[in-house]
Amino acid sequence: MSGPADFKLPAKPASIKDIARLAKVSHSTVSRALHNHPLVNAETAERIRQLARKHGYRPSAAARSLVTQRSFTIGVVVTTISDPFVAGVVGGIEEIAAAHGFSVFLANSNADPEQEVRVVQSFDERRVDGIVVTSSRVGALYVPVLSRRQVPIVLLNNQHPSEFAYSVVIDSTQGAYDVTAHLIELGHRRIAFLGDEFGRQSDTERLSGYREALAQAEIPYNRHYIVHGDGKAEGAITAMSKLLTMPLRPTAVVCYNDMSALGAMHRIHGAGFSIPGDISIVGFDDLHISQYLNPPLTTIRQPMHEMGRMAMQTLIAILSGVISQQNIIVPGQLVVRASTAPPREQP
Amino acid sequence: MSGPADFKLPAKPASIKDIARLAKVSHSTVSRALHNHPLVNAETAERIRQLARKHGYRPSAAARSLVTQRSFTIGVVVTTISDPFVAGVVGGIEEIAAAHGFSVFLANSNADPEQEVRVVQSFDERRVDGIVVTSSRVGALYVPVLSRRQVPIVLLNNQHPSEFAYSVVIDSTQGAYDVTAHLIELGHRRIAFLGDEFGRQSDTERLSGYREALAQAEIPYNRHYIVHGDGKAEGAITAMSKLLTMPLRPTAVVCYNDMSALGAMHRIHGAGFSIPGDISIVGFDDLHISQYLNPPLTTIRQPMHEMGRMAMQTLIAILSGVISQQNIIVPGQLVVRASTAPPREQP
DNA sequence: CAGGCGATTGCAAACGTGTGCATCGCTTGA
DNA sequence: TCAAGCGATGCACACGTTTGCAATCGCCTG
Repeated sequence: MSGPADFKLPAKPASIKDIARLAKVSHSTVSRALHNHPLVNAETAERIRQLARKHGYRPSAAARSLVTQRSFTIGVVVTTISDPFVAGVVGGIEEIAAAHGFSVFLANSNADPEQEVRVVQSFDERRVDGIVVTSSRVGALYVPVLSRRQVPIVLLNNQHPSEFAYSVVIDSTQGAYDVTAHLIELGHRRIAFLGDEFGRQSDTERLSGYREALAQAEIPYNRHYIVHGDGKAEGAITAMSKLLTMPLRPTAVVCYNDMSALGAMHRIHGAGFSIPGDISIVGFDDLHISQYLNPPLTTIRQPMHEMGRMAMQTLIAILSGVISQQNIIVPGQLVVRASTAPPREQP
Repeated sequence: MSGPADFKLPAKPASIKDIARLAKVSHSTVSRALHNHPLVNAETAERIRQLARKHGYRPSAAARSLVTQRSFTIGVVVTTISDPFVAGVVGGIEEIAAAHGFSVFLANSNADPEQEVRVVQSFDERRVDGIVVTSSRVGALYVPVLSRRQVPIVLLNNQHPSEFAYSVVIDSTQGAYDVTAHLIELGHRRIAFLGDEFGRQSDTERLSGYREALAQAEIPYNRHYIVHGDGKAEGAITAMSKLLTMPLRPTAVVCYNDMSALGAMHRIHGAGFSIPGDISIVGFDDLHISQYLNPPLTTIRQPMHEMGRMAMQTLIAILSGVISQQNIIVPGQLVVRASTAPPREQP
């Protein structure tokens, strides 16, 4: 595994002492000059800075963080970076991190708890200043690993945000309510719900938003219209197949997210039905591709990039000692496109 | 920018000396015990390891790399992680890195040279052991920044791989040739090419593969059938519009990549044409979503994940002193789906 | 019984940086 | 003229780890 191999050593970079020798001062003075410390002579400081630049001096983050006890790094653990939603979030995190001088470690967990523990351990050894976890179902898992150091953790769309102090989550219930209400307004009454894996919190929330909208419109809840996928296209295809074989086919399907909607659409087209002619489809996320699908997908926009930014800003606020808002709930926004239309047959 | 703010200090983690005090030995012995060094008494070693585990001791990577001159980190610079191709590659890199005990820094450049320099500087300060650069057009840019330390760089689908010693690239020419030949075989003769931004090397290569296939079939090259997008859906939409207004419309379009194909398909559907009935479309990449599009997209599969793995394996080989193969050319694979069919009218 | 050897362990230096405190030289005011 | 004061700089230690070398100890061997 962790190859202890005999790696060849690279040329050593210039150190602060090298610059000190060249400038004929002590390394302390060099350190101060490079930090624009007021206690060093202006000319000397400038001379030192020139020398440093000329010799391509780059301070060692490791040495610095050893004494300052700050690494200016954060760790981001994701299930898989290949998920477009996750990628968007990570982009937002990285943007804010970079703007504040932080570097980000990225690690995949593949939703494997064992792997997730390893990841956190490595983050711990790297002495990251904070951690962002996206879409994990991890619960108390992290606490024991990080008990000694009080590494702040910000959860993003996590399964059990209540167990932690800081989180950024989409308002799943409201979003699902809005998108379902939109279908009802169009005249649909046989509306199915194609969820994530059974039992996941965000799935439960979206399902309850869906039910709320139905209740509001006094449409009876039909549990046979509830199927579960896996949050990906693959699972949605199987789940959609079940819905298609029902005697009284739904005229609309609320999908857990856009990837599920993509799978559902694929299955529907494969069966020879049209969207939205025969069946209306809605998603959740508004991935970049969703606007270009055929037909373009009606969905709830989840500001992934912005949510990533918020998570990182929260982390920075915590590190600065500011008591930041603890749990941020981001509203989704209904985006109506061509995948929804009134049902063909009258209800 | 880089807030020098007054960050609060976290609780200090246990150090090797703390464990030494508890075990009543010197910290050297602890160090050796934890490395399974044969020169320490077996019982003592076991006792130390137990203590370390009990107190949640986690060695400081910073302190270690300070003396070993190895950080066991690598830097990955991407244009944007939101590009599904890039995300796939990064997933492969991270997988191999993690398996070998490396942590990966991820940084976006947004294709901005200035930003790219900043990224490399930060990687340099972090003393990364190696760097992977994907899809950048960067040329000699990196060399001056990293001149002192000989940090190995592996390029992945880069614009000017020849300037560097190590690279992993897809065989663009062959891929474009294959996919064009496929269209010709179906009977198409009016085949357009919807490229990336003009002048990019991969664009040039794919264009030449396209031309080669045409020449092979003795189909005259029509420069009006060549349009340029931006490698994304947005640019492809504009470029596709031009093709649609031509008096003698092409019956098939070879797109630079799948995202371009997505945009092109969107535009074609928007104009009321059918795919592949009126126009056949092919892409390049085989993104995960491509199989689920309507219609499913014929394309060249680029093993993104595997290519990421190869890049990381190359890096490890370099670091191990093994003279690895310098330039890996990965073959693409034609995947035929429903977006291509014989042209309606006879040629 | 002395010398020596092998098994363990500790000492101390080094990696590169930040920083409190002492020091040094020079100016200034009495 | 001398002491105080001030600006500028260096000394020395700390951060947590690895590692060559010396030291200690017990025991074997000649």
